[in-house]
Amino acid sequence: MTLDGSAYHHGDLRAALLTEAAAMIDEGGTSSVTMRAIGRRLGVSRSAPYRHFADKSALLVAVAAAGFDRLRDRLEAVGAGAPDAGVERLRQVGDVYVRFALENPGHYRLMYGKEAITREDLPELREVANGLFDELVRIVQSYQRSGTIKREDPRLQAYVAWGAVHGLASLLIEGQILTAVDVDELIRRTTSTLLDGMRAGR
Amino acid sequence: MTLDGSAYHHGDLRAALLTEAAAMIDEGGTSSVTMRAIGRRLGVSRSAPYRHFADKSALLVAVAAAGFDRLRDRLEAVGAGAPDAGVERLRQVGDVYVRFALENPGHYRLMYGKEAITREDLPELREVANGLFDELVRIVQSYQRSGTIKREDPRLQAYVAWGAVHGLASLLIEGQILTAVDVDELIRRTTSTLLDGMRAGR
DNA sequence: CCGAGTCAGTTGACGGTGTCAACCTAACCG
DNA sequence: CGGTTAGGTTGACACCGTCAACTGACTCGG
Repeated sequence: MTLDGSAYHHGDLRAALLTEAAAMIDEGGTSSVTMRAIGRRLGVSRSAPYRHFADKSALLVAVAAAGFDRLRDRLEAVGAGAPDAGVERLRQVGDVYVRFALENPGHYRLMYGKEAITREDLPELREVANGLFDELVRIVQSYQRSGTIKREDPRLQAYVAWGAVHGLASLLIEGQILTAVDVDELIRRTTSTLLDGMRAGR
Repeated sequence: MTLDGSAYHHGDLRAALLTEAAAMIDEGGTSSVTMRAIGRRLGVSRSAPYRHFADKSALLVAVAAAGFDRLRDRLEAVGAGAPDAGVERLRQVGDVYVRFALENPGHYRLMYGKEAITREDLPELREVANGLFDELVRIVQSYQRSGTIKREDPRLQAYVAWGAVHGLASLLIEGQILTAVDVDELIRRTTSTLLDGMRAGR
């Protein structure tokens, strides 16, 4: 049967490689991910991963793609949660986004680092990333229609919003925010400042 | 005389290493910076850099530090420009910040990547980064006093503002913003949305 | 003017890395 | 039961960071 690439010698090496790579990035940064080291940790030889990924870069791209899938699931869950949406839901989207980054720093770093996204050969990544952004644009447009948000170029507004949460996530992940600070409070302030700035004027 | 480490065999290898490393990061990413490659490009041997930097990491830290110096100069120039400050000046600070990142992506990536800043042994970097942030906090406080900005925890507000511009800079630098978009316009929208959100309510 | 000293740069060597090629092997399929 | 093949291993190569030992050139005290 060979269930989509599982259970031969190792069990499911492909999946194990993905989670192990992400774990190593979380622990020691991207540079600590080594084909040989990952093999060692999983008890396989140094070039076993090449049966599942063309290349170290391909492995990292796959990690990034897995991250996008997880992020998308989380964000969709927000939508399902509260049926009638106020601006509150838009704030929650930002909140979930930042928390995802905090909980999966390894994935997040790859998802928005140049290394992974630049690869022309695997357009898969680019597509899912663009899909996620388009989703954000659509959300922005719906809030424009309901009048809670200024009617400007929705694409620009989406970039502004994305930039704000991405920036906060990056600063937190990269350890730039050191002085003791309440992270929950910081996230809340970021999302509400952003929304206040986007809200339809008086 | 040996003018602070210049003009022996090469001329001024130390300075050349700093600019060349930054250039290589711009061209091919941080991973393309190699002690051997940089030596090749400068016409010196592979381990010549070790006369000026203890270690590859030390070289990168120095590049980051140089970036902080340049950024600080730019930001101070903004302050000197307009004597009587409205909110306009705060917007300009954000503008200059993002443009610096766009013009010096190699420096910027190092400045706010984990690799460089994490090094415990060279506190120099941490200090200048913290100094820059404290400066931002001070600016925020002055605008709070003049009443143009909400009176909240200035440190939190500074993080929010920093996050917004840093996020935009990152997205642009890492090539995440692809769809044809007017960058100047995007920067302006970001800074003004941010300021609208921070402005003292009515 | 000359020798000692020191700074700047080079070369050799070591272990670690990504990756290709050749090989092996266990599971499946007729 | 024999062959095919997915999955894994080992050997080899070029490249990398870095240390140690070397060389060359400039400086300065006598």
